[in-house]
Amino acid sequence: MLRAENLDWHARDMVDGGFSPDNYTYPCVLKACSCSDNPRIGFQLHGVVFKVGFDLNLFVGNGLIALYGKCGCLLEARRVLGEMPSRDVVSWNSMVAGYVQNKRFDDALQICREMESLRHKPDAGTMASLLPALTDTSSEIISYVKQMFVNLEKKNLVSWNVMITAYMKNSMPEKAVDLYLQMEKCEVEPDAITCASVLPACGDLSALLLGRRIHEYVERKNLCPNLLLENSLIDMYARCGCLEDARRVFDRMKFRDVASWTSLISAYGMTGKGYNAVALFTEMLNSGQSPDSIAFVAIISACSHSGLYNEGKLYFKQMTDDYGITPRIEHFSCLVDLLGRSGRVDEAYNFIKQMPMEPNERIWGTLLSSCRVYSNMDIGLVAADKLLQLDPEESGYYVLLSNIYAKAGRWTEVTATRSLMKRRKIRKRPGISNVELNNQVHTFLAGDTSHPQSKEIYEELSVLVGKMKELGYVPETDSALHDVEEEDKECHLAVHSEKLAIVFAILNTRESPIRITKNLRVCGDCHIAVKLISKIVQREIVVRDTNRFHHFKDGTCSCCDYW
DNA sequence: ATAGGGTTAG
Repeated sequence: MLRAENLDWHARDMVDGGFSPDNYTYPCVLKACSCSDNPRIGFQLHGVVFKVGFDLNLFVGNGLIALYGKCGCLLEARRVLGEMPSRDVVSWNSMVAGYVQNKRFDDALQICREMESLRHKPDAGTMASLLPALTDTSSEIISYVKQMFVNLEKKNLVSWNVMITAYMKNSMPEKAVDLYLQMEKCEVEPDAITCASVLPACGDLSALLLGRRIHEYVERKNLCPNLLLENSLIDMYARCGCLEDARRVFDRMKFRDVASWTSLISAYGMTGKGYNAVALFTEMLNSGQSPDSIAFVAIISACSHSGLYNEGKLYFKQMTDDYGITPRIEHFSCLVDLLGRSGRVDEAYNFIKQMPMEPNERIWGTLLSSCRVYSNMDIGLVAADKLLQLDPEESGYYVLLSNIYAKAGRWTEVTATRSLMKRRKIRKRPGISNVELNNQVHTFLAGDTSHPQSKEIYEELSVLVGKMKELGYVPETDSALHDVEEEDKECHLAVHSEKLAIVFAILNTRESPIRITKNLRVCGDCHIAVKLISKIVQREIVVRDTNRFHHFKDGTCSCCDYW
């Protein structure tokens, strides 16, 4: 490629050789300037092309817009766009890209609307330029981009990829997967970028079958070696609870980066294999790969999930002292979790008080759940108080608080919490569990009766509950919000979404393990119940909740009841 | 000819 540093050189060459730059040369040269860290030559070129009138050329003008956009001179870019005698879609896209690169997302969208009003149709390039503006954005903007996609005259690979990524960047993995399947139907051939974009969605949904199918496709099309794609594969397997598969991809990689290691470390961490995570972290250091801030989050949280108190604290110290990484709120959150989860609730609270930044919801939430586990009402009340201020709409905190009161036998306060919730019109967030069957993700809500097989599922569940009781199962009412009579409570617990999803899988599949993903943490009752179910039906059951994996087998769980 | 698409934590 032409480089700006060599421009003088090239220019002299051309003159000496009797060539003079024309409007085919300038776009290339402008591109070289905008990619270099010395765009001034580009600005000078603007003067040159202006003198000879080349600035009226479409391609030259487009080059100038991109150049000014990349340098943050948006007014100038805008001026060039406005003064061009004719514009094409690239002119508009370059302007959109300019605003996006400078984080002026509203202006970028404004340009899109403007081009549409002038009957210039957005294309895949417009969507691609917008993409960085689409991380955690509003549903209005997502539907705007979706409309753009739908209206495309010709959908090319890039447009599909961008739309999939846009869904992913807005926590809409179902939509991302949906679109991928549609893409297959339209016989558009996915490339490495498609796969790397949709695999995290498979991981999110525990859509292992689809993930595997994409992996096979990747092999068939020889899309690897490709670092980002392989990292996506590791992550997909890790989040589907398939450690061996994740490991296999990792082991076969030619080149690894910190993301490859981090994915695998957290995979071990989430399964409760803290010592493996520690060993892997050491191996990473020995291989010459330095950890980054995210890698430390992964290893400290791995320690926390396995109760490796000393190791976790050591990593926190190592991070700051040896690697000069300033701990972010995520690291503090991991450490609070490490302390609280291992029963050091006071230490966790003191640690929070010494934090250099304002503790957020996550921090107090972590503390509150450890208060519940270790029945620490004093600190629990402090945490709950903060949380009800920070997010009075989140039902989970009321439930935790109520549980803490209930454990202490403070029934008046239980009732008070319940009526506070009612007064504020806060409904419990429904638990949702996903299970994959025949390339389709089936979703169950707590108490769901909408599934076509619903009747069968409930019948089978009550048979199972009967067998569980023979094995000594007593529904643990502590896990439910105490707002119903004892008998009802048992009934409510029986229909937590994971139970429905598991029974559905028992009825419809034979192969182990059964894999479930849920949107909340597994409650104590379900944990006991699933252990028993795994014994009764002799099936391995893997449940991924918001925090970690539970591998149930023959009546026990991989977390050793530490969670 | 000019713009523009991907991975890692909690």
